[in-house]
Amino acid sequence: MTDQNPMDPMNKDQVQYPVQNLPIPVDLFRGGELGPNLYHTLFLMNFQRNMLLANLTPNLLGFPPLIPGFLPLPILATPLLIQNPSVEDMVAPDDLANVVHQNPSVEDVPNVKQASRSPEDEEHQRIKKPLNAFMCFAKEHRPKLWAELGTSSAEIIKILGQKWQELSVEEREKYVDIAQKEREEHKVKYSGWKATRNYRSKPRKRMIEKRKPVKKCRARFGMENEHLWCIKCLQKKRCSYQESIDNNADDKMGIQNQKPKILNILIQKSVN
DNA sequence: GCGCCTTTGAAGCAG
DNA sequence: CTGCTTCAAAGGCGC
Repeated sequence: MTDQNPMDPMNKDQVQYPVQNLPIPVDLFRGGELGPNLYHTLFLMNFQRNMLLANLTPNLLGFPPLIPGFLPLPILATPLLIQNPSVEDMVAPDDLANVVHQNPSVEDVPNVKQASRSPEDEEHQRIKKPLNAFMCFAKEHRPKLWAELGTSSAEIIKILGQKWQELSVEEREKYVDIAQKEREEHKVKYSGWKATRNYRSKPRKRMIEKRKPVKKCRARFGMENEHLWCIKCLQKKRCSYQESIDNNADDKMGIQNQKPKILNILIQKSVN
């Protein structure tokens, strides 16, 4: 690299760009028209990419190119450069992230932990679920909380859960909108994809342990013991045993004493 | 290397 | 229709 290299971040003629305080050679802003933010963003993305590239292969960043025919990416990607960039012309980090998100490359498609997958399913199984509103909120606030508290992720998400509950409807709306947009884009982008494609073949042990006892007579007594079902279950409505358990949460009698009322059964049988 | 922790909400399946 | 389960995110921890 030479001292005249306009791509040299150590060049004196440069400005401090607000986004991540990246030093941008001021030469690159001269002589062009006022470009839209997108070009600016592309410029930044490519500049950052080239900076990374330079760490690996410094010669590639040289200008004029050391390899004949090679042009540094920022020149190719920014046909329009602004003359005097103002704060209004800058792209906020959030917008930058959005632009990256809108243009995912193959590398951006994440992998899903999956023990076995058939080749035909692979493409679908790599696609992750879109984030819900709370996850969008957590993603935005987690880094700050992490920096402040430095506690475990489980603790941080607990705090975020509390903060989420404290948010007003208006405050939540922002994240609900983001999540909805993501869901819609996801649907369009990956039509036919289902969240169940990412499910493990075997249920998790923790979930099995957490599973609540069966709540309906059909499951509790079986099809062959229909005479033991409560009237609500016979009518395919909400199980009355469970309703009484829910209504008497402190009742220590337990499920064993929640017997069906034979009268109800007789009434039901006579109706049928 | 994998599962768990911990939260909320969406999605999908079973009953 | 209701209830239940899984998984999105994060990173440390235990097995």
